[in-house]
Amino acid sequence: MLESHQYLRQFSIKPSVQRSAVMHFLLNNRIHPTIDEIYMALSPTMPTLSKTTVYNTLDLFVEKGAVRALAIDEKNARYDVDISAHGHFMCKSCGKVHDIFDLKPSMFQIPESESFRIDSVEISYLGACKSCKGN
Amino acid sequence: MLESHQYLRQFSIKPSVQRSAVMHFLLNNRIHPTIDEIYMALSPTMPTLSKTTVYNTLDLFVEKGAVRALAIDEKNARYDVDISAHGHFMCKSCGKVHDIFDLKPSMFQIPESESFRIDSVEISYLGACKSCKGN
DNA sequence: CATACTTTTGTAATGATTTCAATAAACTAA
DNA sequence: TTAGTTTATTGAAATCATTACAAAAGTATG
Repeated sequence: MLESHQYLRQFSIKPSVQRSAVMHFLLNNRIHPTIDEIYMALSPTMPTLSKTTVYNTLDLFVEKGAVRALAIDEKNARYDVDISAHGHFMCKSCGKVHDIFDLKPSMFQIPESESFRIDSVEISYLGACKSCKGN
Repeated sequence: MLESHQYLRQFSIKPSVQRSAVMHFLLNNRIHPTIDEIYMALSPTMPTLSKTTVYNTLDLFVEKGAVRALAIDEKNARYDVDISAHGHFMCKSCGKVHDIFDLKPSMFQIPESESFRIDSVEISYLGACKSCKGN
């Protein structure tokens, strides 16, 4: 919890109780959680926590660059505290999202374009994970 | 319209009036439209068309491999008739989605993985387009 | 302490997508 | 062609993630 506090400051985010709790969860659960998963995980120990706060908090984290929002899952937004260059895999069967780290750094280069100013890249893979392959 | 008819058959999709109309729109409007854009474009000339049919139709097209569903836009699903290997750019300001064709073919290779069976890749870029750069 | 400012909360609204049952259309076999 | 069967379309209602908003609580400042 202390670390989350410090961590937030690095991104010039004022560390409220709620924000620290959310960041603590993100740092210790690298599962690319949805808003609902974060809310469900925290609400038992923070009964007054509002889901709107979780939305606000994640929006702020993304705005400040502390967290990356992933579009890989069309159903829900997912969030990743790991802001280093890496890809993601989502199992179409169970919906779990995993990191794909062994990609060439060149894949994350921003292509030259006269038509666009490109700010970020997202590399996503879809398929079936080990436990769902049978399906 | 005739071509759409033929085109659907190539993917073993029975070409109903509605399906041909949707495919015709997709083939002639390479704008990665949302369900609503497709519905709005067709309903003037097909007043009885139901939005549910547009949903059903696109689901079928995707299932049969005639069309690709894009996750780049968190707000709405978007559809692309071009199933060749290419990336996409979305302007965060106006929301328009554009093709990015000049990417190395190697970027679309499926990475080796013992943990997953990877079926598809999606490469997405976010930023601002020419007309929105000012913002 | 008093005031201003920021954050959190809960409720209500929005909007995309899904569900589902009824209708219509297409297909099959006699 | 017709009756029976399957498939596709339709529209209304339900679901569910996200957003809007205003009130309440908390924090900082003088």
